[in-house]
Amino acid sequence: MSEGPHRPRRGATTIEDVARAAGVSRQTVSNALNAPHRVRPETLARVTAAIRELGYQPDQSARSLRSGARRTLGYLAPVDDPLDPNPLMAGFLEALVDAAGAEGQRVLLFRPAPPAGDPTAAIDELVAARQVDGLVLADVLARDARIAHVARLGVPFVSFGRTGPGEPQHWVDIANEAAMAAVVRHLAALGHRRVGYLGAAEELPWMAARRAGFLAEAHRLGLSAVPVFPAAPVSPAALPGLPAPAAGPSAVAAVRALLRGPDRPTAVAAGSDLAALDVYEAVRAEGLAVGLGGVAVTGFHDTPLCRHLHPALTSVRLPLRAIAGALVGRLLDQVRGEAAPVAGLELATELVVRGSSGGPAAGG
Amino acid sequence: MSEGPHRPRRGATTIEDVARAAGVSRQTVSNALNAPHRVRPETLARVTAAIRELGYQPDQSARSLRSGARRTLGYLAPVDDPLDPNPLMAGFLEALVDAAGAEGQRVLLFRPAPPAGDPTAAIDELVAARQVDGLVLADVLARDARIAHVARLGVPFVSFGRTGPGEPQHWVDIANEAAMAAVVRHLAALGHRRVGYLGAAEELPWMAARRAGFLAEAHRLGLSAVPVFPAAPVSPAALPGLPAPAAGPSAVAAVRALLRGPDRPTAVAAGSDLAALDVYEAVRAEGLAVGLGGVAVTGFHDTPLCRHLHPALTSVRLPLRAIAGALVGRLLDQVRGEAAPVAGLELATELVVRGSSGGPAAGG
DNA sequence: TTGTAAGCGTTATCAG
DNA sequence: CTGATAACGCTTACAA
Repeated sequence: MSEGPHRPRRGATTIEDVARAAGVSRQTVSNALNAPHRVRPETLARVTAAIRELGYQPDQSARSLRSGARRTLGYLAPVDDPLDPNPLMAGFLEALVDAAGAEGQRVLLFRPAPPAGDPTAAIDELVAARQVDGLVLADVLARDARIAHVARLGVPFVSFGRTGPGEPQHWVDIANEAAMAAVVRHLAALGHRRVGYLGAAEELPWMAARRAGFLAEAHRLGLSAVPVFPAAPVSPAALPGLPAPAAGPSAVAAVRALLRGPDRPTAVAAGSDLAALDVYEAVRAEGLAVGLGGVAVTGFHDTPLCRHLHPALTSVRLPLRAIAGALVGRLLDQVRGEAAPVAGLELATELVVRGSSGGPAAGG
Repeated sequence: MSEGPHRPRRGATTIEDVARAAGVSRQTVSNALNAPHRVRPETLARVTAAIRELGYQPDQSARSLRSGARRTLGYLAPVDDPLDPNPLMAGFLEALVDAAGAEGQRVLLFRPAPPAGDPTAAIDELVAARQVDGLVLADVLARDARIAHVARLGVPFVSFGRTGPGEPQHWVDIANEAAMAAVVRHLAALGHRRVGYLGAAEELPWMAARRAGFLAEAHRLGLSAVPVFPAAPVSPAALPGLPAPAAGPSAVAAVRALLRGPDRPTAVAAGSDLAALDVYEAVRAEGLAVGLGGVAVTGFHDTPLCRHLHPALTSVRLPLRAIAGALVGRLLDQVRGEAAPVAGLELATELVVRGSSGGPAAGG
């Protein structure tokens, strides 16, 4: 049984085998694969048959070495944050792999070597070893060190999350302000005139944008809006990498105070689904109800959690497949030598109305 | 600006450049990298300096082509299930990438091509293209088609989740029964004599194991135990790929009925953190409180959600880093030609006690 | 210990 | 449209 080190498919079918089986040269097989139009139809058919027959698939290493194309995109996984876990990582990654796969690309996951890993070092390694054609970055901050680094390296890249004005605009992002504005309009349409907002980790650009969008739209509609920031502000120095702690028990206290105040809001929007949990608790602790006849509550991200709350939580759904598709498309444009994106792309979100804001009380 | 297709680092520094810079042959550079002990110390130092100086890193494609080792492990992402999202995917993946990285391996993510993708086809593609040295499978079911397939292919593999008795035992798993037994003992130690259990997707092996572990330990301790299965049983035919729907509104109804019954349990364990949410709701709907002085509740997985509940949810924490480490270790053993694992490995979980079961009521 | 030669499987170039 | 030849960058033999 012991057959020595299990070298990957040593002796697997090669292009030569196919050529022999089809009675052509290996070059013709290569052409059949990479430039079918250059091969006579009947020859092509014969080669294709042989390929299927033998289950042949080109060795990606050989192909990469020769052509230079790795057919692989690197995804730099965001740093852990136990307190405010990236709720989109799972769903986003799946969408990214699918979008890449549709373009014949694979996704290579990588992260800084722990502990206290330096993302730029991890990027350097991957690029120097020529393992990927381009990079996908996520959770991009303002003046993000990773962006500066990959831009200087000249590697094709895109980011999920916008970059600053002076930086390359290779980003795709959701319209955070517009999303929260839609939430406010939804609440206003239900008759709410006094609305509260529970933020979380306000230092993160997307969280700041949500708060701003909320306040702006509330102001525009003439609503009375009160934002609440329970988390102690974090110094910018602490930013690189680690997002700040999100809401928690103190968030509940803050919302409770808000609900006891003189202008008790009849609706509270939260910057994330987890933060909405704190709103639920605060509302109940004050002897009020969430939803119809009580305080309306909304979240952000439309995580699976929303359906399991009672009442189910109204939330903002991210167009993950569209985001992933746009990222991959823009990245491959660069890989193929077309011009780098000159402007970022902002995608619309979708408001999913459920019982917590007066929608149907019972979930599907 | 237009410099043609951005071929990955074409013209990057090669082993030849290093050799020239260090005044040795390229073979010596290769030795310095792959077998340092075969190079004279002073030569080694000179080569190492040149390597650092030039930022040289071997081209992974060339290396793979020549040596056969891809230095890459494939991770087959579990299929989506919006109703019961795999709550460990994010944290597990991070641990897996770290564990692989510690062994000099990268992780390539792949999934069946949508729609209705066939996992075995996806595996075939990856293996035929020789892109990975081995495979990591997750969410393994009994008599899983993927296991049979990779076993027949002869590709090194491991699975997170145990395989059936007749199958290769290349698995690492958590001790689900023992975990739930620990939960029961915890509840018993707090004085609970009547305990309930809310399951979810009982057709999944790990869910079935949790239920069994709960019932067995309750019986052993002489407790009165009542399991509740709100979800309609799903026919085995529906299994391949898609797990069954988890709890939901009907779960709440079921638990409420349990709490209204003649032998009202004073504690309810849930098979997942999301299911525990339904228990919270049921307890409150019955006018009872969760935690001290009310009904004790526990979850499973220790997702970030636990800390955001009020009271915080007691839950079972998975040793994700140990799992990932064991998986990578066993996989690489096979890749290196050592014997395939002859028995699965069961890892212990950790019970994290919080307010929902009488622990400290306030979170950190 | 170091240098030389060969070849991994593929694609690009250039003759037929 | 097809077939021979070279080269991608590296590592494994073998010779010096």
